[in-house]
Amino acid sequence: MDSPATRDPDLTRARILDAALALFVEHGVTGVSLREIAETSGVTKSLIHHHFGSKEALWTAVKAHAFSRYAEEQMAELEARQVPDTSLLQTSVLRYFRFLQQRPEVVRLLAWIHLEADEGCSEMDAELVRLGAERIRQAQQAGLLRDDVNPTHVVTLFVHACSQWFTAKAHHSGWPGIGDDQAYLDDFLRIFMAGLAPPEER
Amino acid sequence: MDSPATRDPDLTRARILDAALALFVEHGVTGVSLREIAETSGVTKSLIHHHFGSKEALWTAVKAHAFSRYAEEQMAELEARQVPDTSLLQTSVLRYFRFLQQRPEVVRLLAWIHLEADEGCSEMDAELVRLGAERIRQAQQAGLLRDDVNPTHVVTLFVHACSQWFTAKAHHSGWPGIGDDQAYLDDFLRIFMAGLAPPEER
DNA sequence: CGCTTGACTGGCCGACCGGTCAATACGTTG
DNA sequence: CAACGTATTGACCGGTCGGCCAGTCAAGCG
Repeated sequence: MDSPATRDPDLTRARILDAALALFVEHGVTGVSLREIAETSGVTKSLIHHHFGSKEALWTAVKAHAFSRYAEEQMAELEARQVPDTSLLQTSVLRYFRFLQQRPEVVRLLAWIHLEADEGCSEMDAELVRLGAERIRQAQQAGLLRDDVNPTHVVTLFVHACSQWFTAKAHHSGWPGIGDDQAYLDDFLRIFMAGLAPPEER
Repeated sequence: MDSPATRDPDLTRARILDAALALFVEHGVTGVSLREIAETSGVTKSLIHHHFGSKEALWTAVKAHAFSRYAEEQMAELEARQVPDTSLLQTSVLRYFRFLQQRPEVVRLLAWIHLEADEGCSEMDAELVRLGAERIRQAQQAGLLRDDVNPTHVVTLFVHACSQWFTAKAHHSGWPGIGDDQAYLDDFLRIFMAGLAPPEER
């Protein structure tokens, strides 16, 4: 609301990015006008053009900014645990689920990006997926997980099961017999972990 | 392209609905103008207002129309098989996957609906989910599936795993090590079916 | 036939869109 | 202090938006 006492282009950029992220993620790029973003962030519409050039460029900047923060947090999460053990996968799923639970804007951002079919964004988390798949592969070689499935598909599946739960939450919350976040997570983990156990344990 | 020789309001409505579905699903409601829909369907913009009242009402009609067709096809699919057996779940997953594979507009329609958080739409497939969950429950009671998981969550999980694969396809097709539709489906089914097997078989 | 109903048209409206531009205010630097 | 670069402003542009309205036209019916 209150504008900064002195000129601060970095803060201005940040305020615009924050407001744009919130609005874009809520209503989609075409559903938001630069005037709304200007009003929300407390700056002039012209100033947005000055700092970002165009609406399209602003959207690109918003995606890059939010995605890089997302990638940083997830990368830190992955690198915190170096040695694969039996509980690593379960813990990773749990943490990713909790992460999405606390950051609904990330869930919606990803959903918009998917609908855009923005192929450039796939490069942004490719490294993340590569790292996750590598952990799965290590666990497979250690005999902790079945080795007849593609590690990348395992990562993909668990990302899908978590993100889609929150993306479609308003939709399937009315389904008969559906449980809350924790109950869904528990059932998913039961099925997922049992399905990934090595053959000799089945 | 060519307009009907005589006046045919039903055909006109259908042409508008078809064009609107294609455009809405591709660019989103706010990304499409009534003028584009009018031009694509070969009618006047005023005629759209005459038949549907407003852009919002047209979108509602498009959703209801497409969704009812989707529900019909899926309901027929479910009711075709009455007796639960060991291969029913696997077959259902496979057919649902193939269904989405051949109807990309359904995938995108669902994705838009999810982003809208239109809770009214959840009623449309609640019956579908209820029926699917009932089949799972029957299989559980017959000892064909583990019974310590919520049947509705099983349905939800397999719907998520299938639909999100196609929704995010453009995004994760660039991920290192990812396979094609069939390879992903195979791996998912391996994990899913093994994870749902009753305890004594593990 | 004349009359009613509703499908259908073209034109128009005010609001709003993204983008541009000249002018201004401020901070930094020489 | 003067000069310069840039953050910032508000007015303005052509174009498009969804919606509205008066009127035309075709079909059904007594």
